[in-house]
Amino acid sequence: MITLFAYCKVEYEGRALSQLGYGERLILIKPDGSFLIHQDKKVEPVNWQPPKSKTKAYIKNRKLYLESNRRKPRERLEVEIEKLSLGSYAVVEDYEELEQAGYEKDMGDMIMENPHIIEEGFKPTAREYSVEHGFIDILGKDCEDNLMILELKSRKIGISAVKQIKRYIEDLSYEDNDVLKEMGVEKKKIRCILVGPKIDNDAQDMIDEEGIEFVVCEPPKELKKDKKVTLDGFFS
Amino acid sequence: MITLFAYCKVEYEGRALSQLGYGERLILIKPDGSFLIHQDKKVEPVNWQPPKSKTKAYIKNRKLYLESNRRKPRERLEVEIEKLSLGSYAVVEDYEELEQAGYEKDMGDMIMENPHIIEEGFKPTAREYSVEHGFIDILGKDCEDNLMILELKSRKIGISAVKQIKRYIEDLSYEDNDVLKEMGVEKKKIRCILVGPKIDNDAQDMIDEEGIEFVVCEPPKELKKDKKVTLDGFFS
DNA sequence: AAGTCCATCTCGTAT
DNA sequence: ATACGAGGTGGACTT
Repeated sequence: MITLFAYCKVEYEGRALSQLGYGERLILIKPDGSFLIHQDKKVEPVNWQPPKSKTKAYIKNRKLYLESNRRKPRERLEVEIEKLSLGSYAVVEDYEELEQAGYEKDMGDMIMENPHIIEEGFKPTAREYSVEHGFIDILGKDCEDNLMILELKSRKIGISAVKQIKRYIEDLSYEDNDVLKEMGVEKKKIRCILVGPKIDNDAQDMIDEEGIEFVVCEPPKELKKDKKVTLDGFFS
Repeated sequence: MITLFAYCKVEYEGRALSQLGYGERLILIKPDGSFLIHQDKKVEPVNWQPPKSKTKAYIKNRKLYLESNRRKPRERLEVEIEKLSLGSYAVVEDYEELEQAGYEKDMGDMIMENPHIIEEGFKPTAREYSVEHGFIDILGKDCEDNLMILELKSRKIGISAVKQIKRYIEDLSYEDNDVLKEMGVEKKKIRCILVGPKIDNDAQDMIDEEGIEFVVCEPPKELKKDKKVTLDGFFS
C-alpha cells in the first residue's frame, strides 16, 4: 500500500469526465489496484479507480505522472505531480472481514423467526415474493387469514417506501397470482404493513389516508458471533 | 491530515453496528474531522466517520486508542491499535473544486439549448415539471403540437426508467392539469421519449410494446471551463 | 457478463 | 433542520 502527499492536478475520463486543478492531496494506491485521491475534506475520494485497475508511473518534462487505467468500462485517471512532499510504502495484509448487523436483512431474519413481533398470530408464508414492480419483503397471513404484505426498512420510512408498498398491493390486486387463489373464493382483506424504526411526518399522513399500517421495529444490532447459545432446544 | 499504518481492531456503533478483528490497515484523519479506515482491498473504507466528527486519542493498558464521535445521529468509532508501523502528518490545503461533466443535468442543459438534438421541430416548454410520482425532466411539443414527455438518463436505460416514464404518462393522463388544458379541446397525442446513450434489451422490448420512443443522446462531456467562445452570436 | 437492490450510502440542493 | 434524488454511486448477490 502506497500513500503520497502531493501537490498535483488530476484528470479523469470514463463514464463521466472531470478535472481538478492544482492542490495538495493524499493519493492512496492499494495492492488490489484501487486508486484513491483524497482532498482535505469529505469522506468520499475526489477521484478514484476501482480494484484491478493498472497503475503506471512515469516522468515527463521533469514531472512525475501517475496513470491508472481500467478496462470495461474504459476509464483513465491521470495525476500530474508538481511536488511530492511525503511518500510512504507499507506491506498491508488483512484477512479479517467486517462483522455487521442492523440491516434490513437482519430485521427480516428476526421477523421470520419471531413473527409475533409484528402481531400475535402473524404467520409469514413467503420472503422476497416476486411481483411486477419488485419484491415483497415478507408475505403472510394474520390470525383471521387476511393477507399481509410487509415492507421492511432499516431506516426512517419516507414517502418513497409508501409509494413502493402501494405499487405492490396494486400488483397483487390486479395480477393473476397464486397467493390470491390460495386465499379461496371468499375474498379476504389485504393488509399493508410498513415495518421500521421510525416514520417521517409526510409518510405518516399518507399511510393514514391509504389505510396502511406501521409497525415499529428496530433492526436487531446483534453480531452473529455474539449470538448466545441457548438451551431452548433441549427442553420440550 | 494524518495517516497511520497500524495493526488494529475496530468497533463501530451507530446507525448500524460492526466489529473488525485485528489486521493491518490504513487510518486517515482529515482536517475536517472525517475519519477513514481502509483495508488493503476495495475503494470503500471498511469503517468511517463523516466530517465534523471529533477524534480523541488516549492510551489504556499500554495500548493506543483512537475514538471518533459524531452527534446526530450519535455514532462512535473506536480503534484499538496494537502496533503502529508508520505515522505521517502533513498540512494539506486545497481550494480547488472538481469540474465535471457527463451527467443528466448536462444532457438537460444541452437539449434545452439545442432542441433539434431530439428531433426537428421539438420545442421544450418546461423542465422538472412536477407530477404525482416525481418530476418530468423535460416537457415539450413536437412540430404537430403533440405533447412530448422526455425522461433523461446519463447511463444505460433499464426497465426501471421505462416504468418511471409510464407512471408519468399516467399522471398526465389522469390528473387535472394545465398542460393538457393548454393543448386545447381537440386532444393531441402524448409521446413518451427516453433519452440516453444506450438502452438494455429488456427495456427495448418493453418500450416496443408500450409505444415509447428512444432517442440516442450522449451526455455532453465538455467541462465548462473548456467551453469554447464561439462567434455564433456575432453573425445574424 | 449483466441486472437488481441495499447502504452507517455520501453529497448537493430545495424546502 | 429535513426531505429528496443523483451518483463515474460501490458492492453483494442472482441470473
